[in-house]
Amino acid sequence: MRTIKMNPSPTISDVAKAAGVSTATVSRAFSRPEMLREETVIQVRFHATRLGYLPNLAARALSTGRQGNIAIVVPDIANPFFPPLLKAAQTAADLAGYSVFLGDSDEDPEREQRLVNKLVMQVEGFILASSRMPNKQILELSERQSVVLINRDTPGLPRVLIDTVAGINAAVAHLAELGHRSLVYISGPAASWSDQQRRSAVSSAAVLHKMKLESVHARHPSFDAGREITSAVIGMDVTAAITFDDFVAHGLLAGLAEQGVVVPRDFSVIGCDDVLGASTYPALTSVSARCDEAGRMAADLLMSNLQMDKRDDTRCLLETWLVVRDTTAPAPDSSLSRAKKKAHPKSAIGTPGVMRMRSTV
Amino acid sequence: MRTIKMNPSPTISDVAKAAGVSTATVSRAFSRPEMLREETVIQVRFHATRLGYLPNLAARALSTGRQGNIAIVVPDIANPFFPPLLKAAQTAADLAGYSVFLGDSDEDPEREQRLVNKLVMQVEGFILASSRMPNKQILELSERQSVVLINRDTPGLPRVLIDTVAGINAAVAHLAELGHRSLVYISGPAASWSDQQRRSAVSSAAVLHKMKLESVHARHPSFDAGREITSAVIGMDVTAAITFDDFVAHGLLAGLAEQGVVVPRDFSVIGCDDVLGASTYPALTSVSARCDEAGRMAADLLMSNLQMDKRDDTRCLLETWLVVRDTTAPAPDSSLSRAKKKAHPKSAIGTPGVMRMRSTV
DNA sequence: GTGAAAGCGCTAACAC
DNA sequence: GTGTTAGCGCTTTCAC
Repeated sequence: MRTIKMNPSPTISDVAKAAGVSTATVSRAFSRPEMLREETVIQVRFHATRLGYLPNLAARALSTGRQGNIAIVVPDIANPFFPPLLKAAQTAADLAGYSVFLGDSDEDPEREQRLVNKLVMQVEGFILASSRMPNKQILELSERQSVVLINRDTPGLPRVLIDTVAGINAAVAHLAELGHRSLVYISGPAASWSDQQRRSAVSSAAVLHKMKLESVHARHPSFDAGREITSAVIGMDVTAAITFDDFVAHGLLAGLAEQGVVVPRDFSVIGCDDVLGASTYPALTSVSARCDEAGRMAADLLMSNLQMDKRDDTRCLLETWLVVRDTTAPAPDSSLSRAKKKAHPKSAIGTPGVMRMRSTV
Repeated sequence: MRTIKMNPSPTISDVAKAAGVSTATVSRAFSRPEMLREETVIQVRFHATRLGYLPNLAARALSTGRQGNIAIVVPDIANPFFPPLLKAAQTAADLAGYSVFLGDSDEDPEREQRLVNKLVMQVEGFILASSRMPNKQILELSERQSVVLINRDTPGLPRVLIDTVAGINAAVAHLAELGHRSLVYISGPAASWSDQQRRSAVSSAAVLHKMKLESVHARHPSFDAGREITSAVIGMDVTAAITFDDFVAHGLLAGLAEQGVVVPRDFSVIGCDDVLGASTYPALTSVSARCDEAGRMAADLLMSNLQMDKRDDTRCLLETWLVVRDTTAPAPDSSLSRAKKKAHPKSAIGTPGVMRMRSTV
């Protein structure tokens, strides 16, 4: 272990001295080269790279008020729904010359607020994905900063919403068509707009198809929580479940298998978000959405708001659809009856909003 | 769409005026409250919150040289290996009061360097995970900034390495024990330390067990690339594959299934990283590691280097082990012979470094 | 086309 | 304990 004094980075005036010009010229050589003689620019740049000069963006921000940074805050980086979104947003931001701060609120509104406060003066804007903060605080924030929301429907703010309604409708219709007369919605985080949207979509679709609807809450959008509620589900006298997300579905799948319930023969399961692709077994039928698209759009919205110095309140809806794989089948004769029903007609082909996927295995 | 002038954030001197004190006092009320009368602190804080004052960290950084930020750069956020690592690192950083920049290099060394340059003046240190940059540039960077590496073994720098050797040894031994006499290693990104480590570990283990070793390159650590190399693998007269990561394995599994090769009866597959858990079908046997642990350790190493203003070169090895699930079985009589072999003894229990997992489904 | 100098918001001597 | 003031590195009027 060594204690080393790192050599201090060269500043604009080091370069100025070396190039025999003023600091203003160096500054312009980087931010407004068109104001300078081409020759000068080259000279300055030459010495700059020779010295290893890199502009100090924080200092620049201090005088311009433009930080060149944005922040993205998510409730759980490790939830596979977010990484593609994050990646797309970061790529779009980078393309526009912005760097991005990442915050993980761990599903906790207070942590989220703390993160936001720590970042607010270092960024020009925020992307809040599935924010768990109360509306009031979001609106307060939006008074000082550009804010774009993902999966949160706060009027007055630009937002991109993954519109699960279409997909959920297709899912319930799919179940109805397979002869199911009852289902349970397994809900996710109460503070989640997506959950509220999904819950109500399931509810109206169930009414439409005259199906009995039960409901049970998974304490966390995770595999374990999904497995935990298995017994509750089994005790419920329903033949199908739609879950808040794919993880809960995956956990439920595991729980059902442990209890000897064969999916999809005895029970049908539909997930949401389609993040597990076809990798579960049986391959999960799920409501699919382009979550990377959501990230890209949010970033683009933010960028354009920043660059044009405006504030819009675009409400951007992203389509969803049902991807039918192997966890849905005709309803058993009685719920969870372990009937010897083997038929698996997959008759949904052609139904609007439904896509038949070949499993990858 | 409205064009709104956002009200400028109050500064330290606004607060000073309101509280009837000097700017220095306000500053101290936040950074060194112990220097002030308790009463004064309360007064100042009161007016600060009333005005909605939040310290401008960039400005603070300018005068202290301490940004309170770090950066994490990864080659691909969307690769599930990284999100848990990211999350753990971000959490640890946040706990220590640091905010974190996120960079995705998209596996491109030049993009990585560009990202680093853009961030270098705004952060106190970097975590480079699976960096694709040449050693020279990493060392240059480490001259100006604290750098902690993950999965990159550059002497002189602090680094945390996921030591796949143990896991790979166990994997090859497991195959040998099952009667396999040949295998192929499906390699990943050439610039990846992990790939080099895995390749050479497979190689020496193959020698040890007197197994024939082939090798084929997947152009990208992805499902698609894994599926693409399927024919090459089939043409190879081997009975098992170890892949660079779980995605390639998953793609290979899909490709094999499409070609009518039954896993594990006809062919055994072992992945690396164990990010798919038991969700593939058949459930993937894989070399497992705690990647979140790697993130946490890297962050802690960085934090402690920053706080103690030192530079160590700790080389931190993280254990791996083999998780046996359902894609490995006794070798078929001849390679890819479609023999009717059904036995699946899973006899590896008790072998060191091997863990038998129950599939979740 | 280029330079001098003020100032962005904050901290850290140094006074008192 | 608290105030004054000189910078931190950069941009940007305003001169020249």
